[in-house]
Amino acid sequence: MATLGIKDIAALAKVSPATVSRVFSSPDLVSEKTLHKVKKVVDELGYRPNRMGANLRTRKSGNIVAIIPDITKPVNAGIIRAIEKGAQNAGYSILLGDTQGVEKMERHYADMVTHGQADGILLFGSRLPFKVNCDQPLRQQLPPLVNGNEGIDSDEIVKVAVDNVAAAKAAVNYLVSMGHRRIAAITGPKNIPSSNKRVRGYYEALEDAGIERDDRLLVVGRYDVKSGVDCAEKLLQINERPTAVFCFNDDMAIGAMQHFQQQGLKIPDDISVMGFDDINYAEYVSPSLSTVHQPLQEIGEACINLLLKQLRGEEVPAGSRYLPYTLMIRNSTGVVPKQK
Amino acid sequence: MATLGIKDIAALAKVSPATVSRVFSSPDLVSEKTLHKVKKVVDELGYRPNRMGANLRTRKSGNIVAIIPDITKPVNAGIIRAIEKGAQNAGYSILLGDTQGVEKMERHYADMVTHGQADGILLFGSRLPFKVNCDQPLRQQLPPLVNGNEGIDSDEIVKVAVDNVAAAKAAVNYLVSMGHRRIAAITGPKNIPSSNKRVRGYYEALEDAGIERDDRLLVVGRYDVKSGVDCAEKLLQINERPTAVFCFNDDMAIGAMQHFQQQGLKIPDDISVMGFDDINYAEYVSPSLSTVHQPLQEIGEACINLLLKQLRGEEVPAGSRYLPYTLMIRNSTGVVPKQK
DNA sequence: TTGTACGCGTTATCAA
DNA sequence: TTGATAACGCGTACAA
Repeated sequence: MATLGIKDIAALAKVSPATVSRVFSSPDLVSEKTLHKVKKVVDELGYRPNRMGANLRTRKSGNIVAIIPDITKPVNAGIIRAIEKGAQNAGYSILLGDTQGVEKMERHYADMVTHGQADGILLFGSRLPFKVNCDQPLRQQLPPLVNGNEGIDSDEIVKVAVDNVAAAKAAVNYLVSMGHRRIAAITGPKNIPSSNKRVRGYYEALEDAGIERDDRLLVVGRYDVKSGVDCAEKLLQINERPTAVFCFNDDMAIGAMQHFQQQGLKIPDDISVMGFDDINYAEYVSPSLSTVHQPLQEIGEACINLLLKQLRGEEVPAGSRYLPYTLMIRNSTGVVPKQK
Repeated sequence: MATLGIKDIAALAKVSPATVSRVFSSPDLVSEKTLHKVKKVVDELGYRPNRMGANLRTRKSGNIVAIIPDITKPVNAGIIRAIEKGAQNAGYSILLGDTQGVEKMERHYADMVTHGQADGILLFGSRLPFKVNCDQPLRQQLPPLVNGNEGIDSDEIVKVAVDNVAAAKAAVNYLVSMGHRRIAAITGPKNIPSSNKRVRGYYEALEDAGIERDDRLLVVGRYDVKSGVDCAEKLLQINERPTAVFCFNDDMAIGAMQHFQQQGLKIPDDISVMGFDDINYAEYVSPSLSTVHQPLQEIGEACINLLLKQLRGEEVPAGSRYLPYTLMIRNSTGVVPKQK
């Protein structure tokens, strides 16, 4: 079928191409009569307007590219889902940019904006995939962009996340309230701002409780289950073993729990484990995992709404928007074991 | 910056727009000298070709839309990831279509092809989001399309999946080999072909073992953790309680395990639980979950490759491509408990 | 309310 | 190897 275009319809309906266009984009401007006339022809031939023509003309692609380090992480998947819904409601589609942490791919997807394939960027990575000119204010060099989960360390960017400092502090405060004083942390990779903020919260809580830092109790993980196992192993080698471990995400907490249990420790009787994220499965591991809940849907919605605002040309001030976290206390945490 | 186009570059480099175009799309046809000359201007001005113009002209969007019921399911996320990688290598981008099972959204995303926003469809839903004309062969009415995970029940479609009948049969055979004869199944929703095939495998295995069917042992779930809990509850109400439960996905298996344990049953001493999918967390629940491994990456790769073939215009015969499953035997299954 | 005419940025065709 | 020119399918001033 030789693709039929707006002017074929126009000819058959005996109107001008402009009128056919109006039937689709602003039907209010067309009289009832011609509206029906055109629609009839459209239905008969099964004509569908070609968006590329329109996009070229309007200089909008109708796409938003979501740059995500790893779509298989439940946290990211949950956020993406909300984002897509919001995008669709506004007539936008989501181009998926799972970068697997590779900078080259981040660049590739970011370039879609400069190539006109996308109108804005939702960025969940931890670096800015642009060449930035330091002489100019950053904001002016960027396309419409929102950074989720505080990946980027800059004040000139629109960001959405939970308050990672406060959330981590609350988690550790809770452990302190259960009597723990040897509290370890399994962190994310070193250069990730969100992880660094959680470290800060961890330290602040310790300080508030008058607990001295012990560097051996802070071990660096990679946010996956396996590294939770590895880090747990390291922690057990310390002479004065921790009585509680705060993991910076649930995956590592699950790995840590498994290792502790394999070593014969009872959770939470011998050691408490706390996670971060509250993924679906946190409730269903044994024992069920105490963790910090992140409102994924709300985060996603906030991200897409802030981006849509920018795409509409509204001013959106830079800086972080904080959404409320919730401490989920389940069965992997308890009071500090009695001293032997 | 008033967007600069190919002819601005052409003017500044003192060549024709056509030559500039060739520099990007077929540099071989351009002499070294003019190549450098053009590239220099391009670099100086930071010109990036606008894909929409090209797309309009070539009548290709360079996009593939992936229609997925639920991106937050680890199985889907794993497949998507592989798909995107393959797409990117071939110069395509993935438009994400998380439909949340809503037919209207499936249609919306399917329409992107007719609107020229996408060139092909990867479909993981369980129905065809098109109006089909029964008078004509189905295949001719469809755009380039691959159906993953045997969602659709038609021979005229290109499909990729594990052999669900054989996989389910193997799982049940294994349970039989451990001495179980009261083997329950927690299935997926009734109208999903992949679930129905697993039911068939379940029945075939029972038959081969000379075990009579007991309809009370087949309960219908919804593929989420909660429904695993619900179904497990139902199974415990049966007088002659099953000694093994084969769940059609890991989420339901995790829910079922939790319920059994809360009821004081030991797994696998009192009851064996088997899952399907082998999601990341299967290994880390307690006890670790025996399950049927699906090769997500391979499935994703096969899907995208078969679609790319179609997009290149090659003939791709309809029908299912089966990829190998693997029985993962962990600690949630064991020998049948002794009769009291 | 409708039609005319042009342009969005690129590629394809042909001729030079 | 390069250039001139005509599409691709649509939106939108502007005029009618």
